[in-house]
Amino acid sequence: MINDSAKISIPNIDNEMKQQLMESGTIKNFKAGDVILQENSYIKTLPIVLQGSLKVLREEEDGKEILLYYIKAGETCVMSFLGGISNDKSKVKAVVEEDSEILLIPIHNAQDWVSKYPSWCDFIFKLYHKRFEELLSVVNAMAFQKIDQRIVELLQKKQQLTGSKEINVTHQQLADELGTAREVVSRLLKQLEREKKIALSRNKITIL
Amino acid sequence: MINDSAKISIPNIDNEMKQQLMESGTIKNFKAGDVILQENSYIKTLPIVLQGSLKVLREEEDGKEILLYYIKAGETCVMSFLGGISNDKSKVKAVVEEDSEILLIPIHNAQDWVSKYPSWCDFIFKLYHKRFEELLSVVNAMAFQKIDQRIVELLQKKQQLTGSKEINVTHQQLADELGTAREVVSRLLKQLEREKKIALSRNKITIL
DNA sequence: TAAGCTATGTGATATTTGTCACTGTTTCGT
DNA sequence: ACGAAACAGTGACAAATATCACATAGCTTA
Repeated sequence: MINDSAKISIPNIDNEMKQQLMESGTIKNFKAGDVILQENSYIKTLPIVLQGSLKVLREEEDGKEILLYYIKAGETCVMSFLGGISNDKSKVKAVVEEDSEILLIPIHNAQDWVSKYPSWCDFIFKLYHKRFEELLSVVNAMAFQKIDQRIVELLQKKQQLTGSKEINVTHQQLADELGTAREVVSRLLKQLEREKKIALSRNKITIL
Repeated sequence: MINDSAKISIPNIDNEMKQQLMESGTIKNFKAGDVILQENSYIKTLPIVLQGSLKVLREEEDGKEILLYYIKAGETCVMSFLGGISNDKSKVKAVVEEDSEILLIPIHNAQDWVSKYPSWCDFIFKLYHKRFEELLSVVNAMAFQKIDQRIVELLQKKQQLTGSKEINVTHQQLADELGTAREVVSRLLKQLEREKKIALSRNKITIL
């Protein structure tokens, strides 16, 4: 049991809290592409990423989507938390970005712990701050940047997330995350290739 | 002093907390148009709106802006709170939307109270949720809606905020809040007038 | 009262992004 | 091995929004 709780590399979470997490939660493995939270579904668990990453998106009825932020190891989905405490359906969709190991905490536990464990409360608060700033960045990019800048920044974000200059992604996936058309992405990537900023191959983009 | 704390119509804030607010804070009156928080300035106080309203915007170096959300009576600016606890400069600008009476709380008090007063912690948390959802709405509108829909929704928001069908606003102000061009707003409003959805006069829009 | 400033409306054009249609290549499944 | 599906690239065109220039009307100030 001690071995297991060592898996939890969350800053500022004390051992007692980690114990609680392990005892209350269930560890599950997911593959890239798995949808672990569907929009408009009720939230039963709070996912804490042990390894890997998730992406959180907003989608419209007609299928259009927009990326909000990524969830890395040591983080959770505050939108799930939000949905849980207001007993509402999820307003976002969470998709596994890289193969992941996730600890699923029953949502009522996550809520109860806020008043019971200061380190948990602090953890949730800090994640709220982080996500809030990330949403501000999304608003900023959409309001003030052209689509070509947004593509470049999205590639940089993916590079940071995986730590690799080789990004496994399709043009369609990038288009989905940016809320634009696949052809727009293909054209802009081709231009970036001409400018020797990236190298393209099928299902893969290499940042130079 | 008891008369004063009665001014604070914040749900779920107990009397002891209200007492603290009144003792620690300073009440000030502001006029519509006053800027009470400039982007890139350090945050010293947390503004709680007693009467009136504020609008919070993001601005770009070249002067372009975008409206994030309104702050009504009984609410505060979580971005100020965020900036205060991370000892950072403000990432937003706050402008008085309607003549307002505001209670200014020293930021260090606001921070200390989170662990000291459960009702304050709850208040801040709930406002975070609210703002988070509002930012999601902004992202949604920008990603999935055309500018004409966004103008209509902005007018509806202003109507809700003031409780009046007569909205005192210029085309330029709407353009600033939406991050678009003044001519675009004038044209769309003119069309809405032709469709008998609004009535236009200088500095005023009446929703029919 | 008149000049100056602000707000609004309009025409024309430019830019950016989106859509449609299609082709070619690569990968996957039977 | 072959056909289907997915992915990528490209041309042409459409739609939405932005920009520029300018005129007119309303309001403020001297």
